[in-house]
Amino acid sequence: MSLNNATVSQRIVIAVDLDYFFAQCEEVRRPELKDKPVVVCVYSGRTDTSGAVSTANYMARGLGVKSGIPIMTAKKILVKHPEAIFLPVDHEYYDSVSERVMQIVRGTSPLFEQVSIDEAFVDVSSISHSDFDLAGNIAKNLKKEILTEEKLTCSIGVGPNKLIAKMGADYKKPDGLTILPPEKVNSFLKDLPVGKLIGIGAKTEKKMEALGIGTIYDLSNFGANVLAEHFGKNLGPHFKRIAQGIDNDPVSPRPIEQLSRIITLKQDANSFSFEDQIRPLVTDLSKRLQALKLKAKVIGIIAITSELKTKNRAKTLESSTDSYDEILMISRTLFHDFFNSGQDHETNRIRRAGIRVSGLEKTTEEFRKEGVKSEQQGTLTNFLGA
DNA sequence: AACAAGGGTTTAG
DNA sequence: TCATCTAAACCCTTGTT
Repeated sequence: MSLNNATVSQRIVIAVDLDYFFAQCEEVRRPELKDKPVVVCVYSGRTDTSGAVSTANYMARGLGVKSGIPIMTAKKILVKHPEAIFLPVDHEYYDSVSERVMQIVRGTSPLFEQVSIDEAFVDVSSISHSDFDLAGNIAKNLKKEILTEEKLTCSIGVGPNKLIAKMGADYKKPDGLTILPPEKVNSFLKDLPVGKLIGIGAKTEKKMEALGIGTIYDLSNFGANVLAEHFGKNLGPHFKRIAQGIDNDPVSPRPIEQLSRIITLKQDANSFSFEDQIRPLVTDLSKRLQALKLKAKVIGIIAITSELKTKNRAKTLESSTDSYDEILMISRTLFHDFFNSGQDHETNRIRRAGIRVSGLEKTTEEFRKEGVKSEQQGTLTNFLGA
């Protein structure tokens, strides 16, 4: 057993973050794009320029084009750069590239967790013998392999946990490598603004500023109970821990918790007049559920109003489903109720509409056996209770 | 007190 | 002036056991 060891083995995690992923994928298949601003866009289809920027390459970023801004704004910024390239997102292509890259990353060690299409963690404690120099070499080799196999650069952070590894990966990009052994963590964190911590965004940063918290060091010294008052009993203490560089979250794959699809409507609506537009979403969700061998216990709708406020309605089912017909029926009812439940009809026009399924349960053989067991138990309980 | 259900907010990429 | 899409984690309220 590891109890023989005098000291508990030092954990080492690497975070891999593919640089400006969608735009870099486009550069890979069209190398002539490399010396031009490249802007990958999600077109909503309302007008020929409506939509938002998904990702831009570093040349476009240098000129002020950031993720999330309206496409029209990006066009204005780049008006003096007629060589700039605007492309629609091509998810199928990025998925296929991502799949191959993730296969390479997984090759480092099976202690692997993919966080998104372009990010993953690997726990290299064992294969590096808890040696940060060795872990740094593993990271270098991984960067080299991703570059030679797929012509892609990435940024990597090496740290004692996922939080520090991720912050290391963010620290220098693109094509960065930041190694943060435990003895360097405090000086690395100390003077950074709290907003640099993973999980602290604009809103939280503002609230913290009002409390006199500016740097991560300020936060690490702040009273946990006061933080709990302002941010909640879990989140408050969590913020204090991450400010101290503490993160015990293991590198381990997460089960899928929810699936959703949302679209921008052709025009704003104040009644359920857009069933034609949501049917394809339901088709997609039911197919994905079936492909994943999952069924959903909860069906929900998402409505984003003309004022861009998000509204949700959901129904928990008696028994879980992956059926197109059932998901469509429930969605129809939820949308009808949404529009008919006495809102001030004028403010309740919606711009975007979507479907979400959650409460996902496996439908594999062994799980079905478990399910039957607990169902029988439930029946017995009901019988005894009655 | 513990838990489920439903809805909102924030974050991240 | 224009404002995408997907997913997770957490918060709060209400109602039940």
